[in-house]
Amino acid sequence: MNPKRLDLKTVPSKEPRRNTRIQQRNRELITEAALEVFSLYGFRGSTLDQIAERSGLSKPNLLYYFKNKEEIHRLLIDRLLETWLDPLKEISADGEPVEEIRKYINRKLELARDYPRESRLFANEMLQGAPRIQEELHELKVLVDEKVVLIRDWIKAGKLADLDPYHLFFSIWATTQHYADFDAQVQAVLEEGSARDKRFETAAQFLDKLFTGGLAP
Amino acid sequence: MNPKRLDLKTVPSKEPRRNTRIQQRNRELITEAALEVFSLYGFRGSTLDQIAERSGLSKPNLLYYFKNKEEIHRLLIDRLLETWLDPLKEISADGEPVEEIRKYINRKLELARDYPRESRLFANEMLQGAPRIQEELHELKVLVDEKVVLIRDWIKAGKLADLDPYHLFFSIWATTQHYADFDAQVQAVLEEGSARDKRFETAAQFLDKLFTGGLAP
DNA sequence: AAATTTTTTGACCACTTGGTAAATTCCACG
DNA sequence: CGTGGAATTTACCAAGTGGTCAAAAAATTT
Repeated sequence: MNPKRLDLKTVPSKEPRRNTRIQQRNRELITEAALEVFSLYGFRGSTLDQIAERSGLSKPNLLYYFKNKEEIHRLLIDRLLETWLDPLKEISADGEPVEEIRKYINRKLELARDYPRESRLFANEMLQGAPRIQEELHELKVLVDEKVVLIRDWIKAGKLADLDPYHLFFSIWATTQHYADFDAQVQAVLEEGSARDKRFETAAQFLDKLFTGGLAP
Repeated sequence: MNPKRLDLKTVPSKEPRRNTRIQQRNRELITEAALEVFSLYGFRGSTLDQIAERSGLSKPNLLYYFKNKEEIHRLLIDRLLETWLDPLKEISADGEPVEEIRKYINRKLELARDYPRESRLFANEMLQGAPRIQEELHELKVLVDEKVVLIRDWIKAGKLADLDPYHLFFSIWATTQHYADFDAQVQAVLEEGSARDKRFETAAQFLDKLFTGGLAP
């Protein structure tokens, strides 16, 4: 009843232009700042004011680009998981087993070196019991299950030591991400003014030895 | 000028009695609740109201027992570090090298199993860059340095594989604490209704194999 | 039981927090 | 140029925050 007259000229089409240069730049500024803050303090411990300050934008302006705090966090988490799952997908049934695992370890360690904030963001989420990413964890499980089958085959073929594949993944994740998540501790214990890159170099060599020893059939 | 008359009976001595039964019970209630909350949300993300509710005491009553939020946190951190350092101290120069390390790994894993909240409290602190525990980290470093010397001796004597001792510790900490800190992920990936104890059982066997393989000279 | 001390509460406060609304400024395009 | 939408700011709000204080209620001592 009494529908508003649909004026063909004014009502339709012209959605606000998305992805102007300004949009892109500011969304980038915001996510960059948010990553910094969220990765340190977790979702609850971070405030829009902190993100606003770090990004150089005002708080209301932040909320012009994102509906609310949670939406910013969501975007970061979603991005992160893509990056995180990639190396796992690349484990190939065609490669040499020990070599494939070693390559996986190396890729994961590179991620920890190059994206420590993403690693900490993930860690924060886990510590809180992963309330916001149950769905994504299921996706991870599916992928892991697939690779577990592959590894079991390798073990059966005598090409890998008989290690529980699930816990093998856990230990790889733990050791590599440790260098990002517990950087404060690693630095405090090593202390020598040794450069970050150098530390990761040594870590790579160590992990290689440790896992090669454990993996060889 | 005009000092209040010092009545010898009323003014002196009688400090308020500490450690009444009520004091003990309530301080325990508070630290218990605080551990629960802080281990989930970190210092910034936790609120006195949450702790008050979980402990069953009112917020002003909380602050009757502790000066402020930070003091509660401090107490938890201090307690935790004692427990955490203990197993490291027990690594003995008199034991069989590989066996000593294996025992250390087992003890650490037991801690992760029995005190997951403490582990997460520590992890939260690390993620934030360990602002409140620089001092304690130094204490840790001193202890680690001592054990590093011991391990280097063992390596020189051909009783251990030639692995960087610092990174050996890192990998042990990482793998064991992972089961407490990333429990949400471990559960999601394993999923089988497998009981917690069973998981730790499997983890213990896995870590034993992995490190034995890597450590043998 | 009275006096004293310990414990608990209720009312409050200043500041922070996530978020909104309207007004204003900026900017591309005809 | 001016005009319409995009971007930004200003002013604001309700709820949450860490923390205080004086008074009431319990316990304890005398």
